[in-house]
Amino acid sequence: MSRTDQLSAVFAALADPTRRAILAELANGDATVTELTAPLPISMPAVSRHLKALEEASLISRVRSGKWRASHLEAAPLRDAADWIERYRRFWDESLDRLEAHLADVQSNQSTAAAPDAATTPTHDKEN
Amino acid sequence: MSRTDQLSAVFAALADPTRRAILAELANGDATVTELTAPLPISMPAVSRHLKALEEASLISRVRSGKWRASHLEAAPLRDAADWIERYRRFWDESLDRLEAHLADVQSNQSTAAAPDAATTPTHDKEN
DNA sequence: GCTACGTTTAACAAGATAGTTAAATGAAAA
DNA sequence: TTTTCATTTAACTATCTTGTTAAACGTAGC
Repeated sequence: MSRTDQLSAVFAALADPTRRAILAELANGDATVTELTAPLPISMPAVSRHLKALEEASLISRVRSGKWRASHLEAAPLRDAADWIERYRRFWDESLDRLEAHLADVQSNQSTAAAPDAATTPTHDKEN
Repeated sequence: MSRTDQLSAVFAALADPTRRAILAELANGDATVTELTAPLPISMPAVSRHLKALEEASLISRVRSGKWRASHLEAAPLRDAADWIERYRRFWDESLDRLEAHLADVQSNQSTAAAPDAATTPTHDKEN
């Protein structure tokens, strides 16, 4: 299939943890390749190419200012990605409802169970 | 980098238009590989492998029922993807605010312009 | 046990991706 | 103009992805 569409490019860009880390860093303000490379375990050319990928997905823009070239977060394409995913919200909300209903049922049926609340609060880890 | 984490797997799965089409189809109900292949321009083995990718990202589950094996949408991982993207909402909302402010400014400055509303309503195409 | 049907796996090829080091580019500073 | 510094591109390698066709697998029905 096409695979050259905007949405595919954005999701593909987000599929790499290094690129997500770069976007997270840029959320704190513009930065140069050198600055972005510092905390990462890969070479500067590798980061430079990640930036190229992000730029081609329109997730960043870059502007040269003297010797430096700063990368700037461009979040607009994330809106399209969010919108696409949002159409499935009812499915995960639904599932959650069913899960909660089930757990509530289990809980009411075993009246003497200890600390049932632990199970009713699914963990939800965050990543950079 | 790792690239084997759950979030990366989900975004990578969503980066392919064929797989997004499959998820969209499954939103209408469970389906077999044969059914999913019918509208697609690729072979059944190719679709079968897309399903494998979706299953490994935990975006679908599959159950054999006699001769058939139905795929079922599992939307829960989409919640994590949505949550990740949501943290950037302020950036695109911000941009939108600036755009709207700019357009309002332009509009008020050219009092006799025709149909200015067309420009204040950015188009926002949806995809399958 | 055969046969048929739905599905997956194997084997292959083409192209994309992600990293490396070394060389080239572009702009500032001396 | 030569040097220096920030960054990108080139060349290469290894691995992953996505498609194909042909073969294998699993279950149902005769």
